[in-house]
Amino acid sequence: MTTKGDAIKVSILKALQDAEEPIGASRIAEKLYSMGLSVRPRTVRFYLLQLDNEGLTHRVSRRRGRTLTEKGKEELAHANVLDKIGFIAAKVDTLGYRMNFNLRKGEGTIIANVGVINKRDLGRAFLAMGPVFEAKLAMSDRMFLAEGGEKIGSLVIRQNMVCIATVCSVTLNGILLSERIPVVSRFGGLLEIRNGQPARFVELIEYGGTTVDPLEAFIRAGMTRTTECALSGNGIVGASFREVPSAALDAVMRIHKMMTQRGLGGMLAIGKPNRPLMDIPVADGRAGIVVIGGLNAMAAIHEAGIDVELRSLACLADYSLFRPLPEVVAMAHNRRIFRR
Amino acid sequence: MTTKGDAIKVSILKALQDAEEPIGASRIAEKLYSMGLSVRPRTVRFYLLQLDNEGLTHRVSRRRGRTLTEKGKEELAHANVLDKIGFIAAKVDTLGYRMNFNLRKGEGTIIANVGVINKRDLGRAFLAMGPVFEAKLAMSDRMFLAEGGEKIGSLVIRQNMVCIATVCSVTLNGILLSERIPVVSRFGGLLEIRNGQPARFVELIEYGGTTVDPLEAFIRAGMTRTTECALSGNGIVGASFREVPSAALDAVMRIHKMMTQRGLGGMLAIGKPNRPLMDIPVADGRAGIVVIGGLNAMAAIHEAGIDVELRSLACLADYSLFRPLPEVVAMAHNRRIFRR
DNA sequence: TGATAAAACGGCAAACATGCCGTATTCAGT
DNA sequence: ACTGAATACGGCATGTTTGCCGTTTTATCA
Repeated sequence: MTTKGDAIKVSILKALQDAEEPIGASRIAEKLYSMGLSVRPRTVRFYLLQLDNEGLTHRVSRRRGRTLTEKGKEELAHANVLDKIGFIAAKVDTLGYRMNFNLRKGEGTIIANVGVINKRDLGRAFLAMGPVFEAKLAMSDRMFLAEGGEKIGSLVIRQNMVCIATVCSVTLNGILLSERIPVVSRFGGLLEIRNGQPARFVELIEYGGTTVDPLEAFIRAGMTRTTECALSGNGIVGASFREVPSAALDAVMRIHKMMTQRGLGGMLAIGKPNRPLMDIPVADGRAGIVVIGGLNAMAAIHEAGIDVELRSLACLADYSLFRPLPEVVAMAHNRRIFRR
Repeated sequence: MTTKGDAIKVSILKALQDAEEPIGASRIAEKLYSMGLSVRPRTVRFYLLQLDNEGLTHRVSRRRGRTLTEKGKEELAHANVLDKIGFIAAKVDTLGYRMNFNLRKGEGTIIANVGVINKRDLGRAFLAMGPVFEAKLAMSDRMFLAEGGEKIGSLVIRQNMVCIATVCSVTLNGILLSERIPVVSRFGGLLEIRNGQPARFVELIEYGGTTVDPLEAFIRAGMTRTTECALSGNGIVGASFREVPSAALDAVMRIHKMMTQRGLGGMLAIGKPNRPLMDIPVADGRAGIVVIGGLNAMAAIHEAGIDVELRSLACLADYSLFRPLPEVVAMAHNRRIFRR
């Protein structure tokens, strides 16, 4: 069966394409894992050797690793269409890699989710979001607003609409990555909260096997109870399950603290090396973490019966644009975007 | 890494547990594949040998295959919790195996999806479903109705509610299985229809990686355009992608014809051996088929703004209960469940 | 500048997965 | 009862994947 090896080769090419600089087998193996393909670095080297011979990859230097050759890029262009359908996992990885936030300084770009609503609903939307932020059910208690006519990412906002942006939970992947901690996103799901504590996942969708953001689907399907959770401490909210290398756990804890100081939260639970977390087992040498959904504030808006057009993983945005809710409310008022 | 082999062993035990009678390595391999684990029959035999030695399985006879021993069942009880979370793929398999429909006679049990709505919405629901059936966007143009107080499967219907049941697309798996054709369900998704022809999948969720029925999620999320599609030939409907052995393609075509005669449709497209279908590649020795969503009639109800509680893969039901829409409407009218 | 550490490579061999094939068992039909 | 077809098993050989480890290259820091 030549098929299996070929699949690995194609994936290696893909991993190399995503990287802008030469990378080695270990890094490639990591990328493959986050694409749902478990292979050891040695195996990657084994196939890289063949790819070199076929002229699809090129060994830049013994230390720096490989790059794609022109021929390799071409080859990839012909490859499997399904791979291009754009499973969410790939998008998550790419954005996490492209963002650029300096945790120590608290500045730089982060990843944003956006929701577009009608201007007239803005007041009610603010009311819905408040409790979610207060209950720390979002990545951050900051957000920002864009008005009709403005442009955010590639999205142009229509007249009479406003766009609300919140911090996406994938931002966490980017922050950890900048500390050289690779994060693998495994599931998006619905997390049951009891007495303010995460209890268990009630539904799961694997990131590797979906083209839609699971949390977005759950929210649109009306399966969340975010507001209820924010007010009473019991409910169902969006959350995701990710894995980090066990060796990096200390660093993760440390970063968690720093993030909290910067107004960024989001890690609901951190597991122990090789131990299941919330009944979900992890790969060898890894530990699980449960991350709150960045869309939860939008979920509350949706639950309030307001028509909201969701777009998760929307774009990169500068963190300085994001302000605490009261400030945003005041600003909206001054600019007469809405009246109380 | 002892982990990998162990995972295979556990899965083999699970496959044996699902089967009520002794089965051999090939059948086990098939079950594993539909659980998302690709292993050859020989490999299964390789591990069965070990399991025999460990006393977890027992070789009934050279011809009949293996069963679980008591010790094996116990072992399984301790195994991995995630495996029990109940990914949809497992449920699909089990139901397909348990149903029992004789295609030649046109009688026996099939798998039903149900939707529960308020009695007062019934008239509007009928209106919404009509075009869907006519445009052949459902598995069958038959359905049945249960009133408040009645019981369907384990679901008791509340007063003032009515329950609408339609034929679930997993019924197809069961029918093919009874002809000894194993079907593997790969993706549930949203299929774009152009000029009455399936054009491409716009979203996909892998069955192996989700605990929710993808189509149910898409419908609840309001991502379908079923009615529009039924009326104009252009729209977005629920559909799923499955695989059958290439060798069985002729039989599949034949069965497709027979099903059509029985008022059962559902196969929108049948691929060629080893060739991608709708841009989705298939495993070696298999061919893809696109199957219409059994929930599409419910989708139309939802799109009409009627509050409907969906439950896919709800239960087994006798096909004789299912009647064409006009007949059901007339009956509902006679029984004064609703008035025009 | 020189030492040290990090990251990558690939040879070699072991472990794992699977193809090929001859043999055993059972069912169904004559 | 006998025969042919179907199905399952496991020995042996081959192909894949991976661990172990010594070597090479280069960034970094004293």
